[in-house]
Amino acid sequence: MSGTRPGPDDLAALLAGPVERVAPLLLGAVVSHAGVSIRLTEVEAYGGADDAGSHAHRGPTRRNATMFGPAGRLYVYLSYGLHVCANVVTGPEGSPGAVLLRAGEVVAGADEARSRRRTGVARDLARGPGRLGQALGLRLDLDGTDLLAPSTVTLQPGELVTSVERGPRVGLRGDAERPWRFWIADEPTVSAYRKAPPLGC
DNA sequence: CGACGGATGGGCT
DNA sequence: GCCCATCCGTCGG
Repeated sequence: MSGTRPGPDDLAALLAGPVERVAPLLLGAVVSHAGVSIRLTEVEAYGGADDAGSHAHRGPTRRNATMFGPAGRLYVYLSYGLHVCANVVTGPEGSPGAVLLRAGEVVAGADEARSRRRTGVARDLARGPGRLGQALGLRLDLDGTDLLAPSTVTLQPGELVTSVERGPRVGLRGDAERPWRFWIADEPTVSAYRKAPPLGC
């Protein structure tokens, strides 16, 4: 009982659980890199072999290796050849799980974030996983960064968020659909939900 | 505004 | 080759 403020040890304990329990607990947490800090307002949970929507669905590969590692690592991947997206790995080593950082509010370094983004609209600086990665200046070589040790990327737990809403994940269809998207209610920075395209048969 | 499609490159059937 | 855990500019109502 050394204090009321969450520290690194609490973060390790927080990330130890099953990914669908951890994900909503990361809402309100603050991610920082290269002069920009973002308070998370929207996240999604991704599991292992049983989750058809997860990169880890078909077992370990070079790209998704970080998802199979210990909790607290940053899993960074390239989306659509253009966008750098980031996840926080959860659960025990060997059982893949990660929380995709979908959107947030820039709480520090707004000028820096604006210089990296095309838009100047504050609300849109990190409204979407690709935008969030761009605002933070994330790069693929940051994949595997240990957030539980001193590093250029940091994650600090926020205060407990009371009004959490949940719904289906974005951009997936069919068997991949799960209500594993979580966001803070009434937050303008939550990314716009786009329905999955219909199957053309 | 909502809908639509092009950009763009790595991963994997 | 085809499929994306997306973004943004453009076009029509």
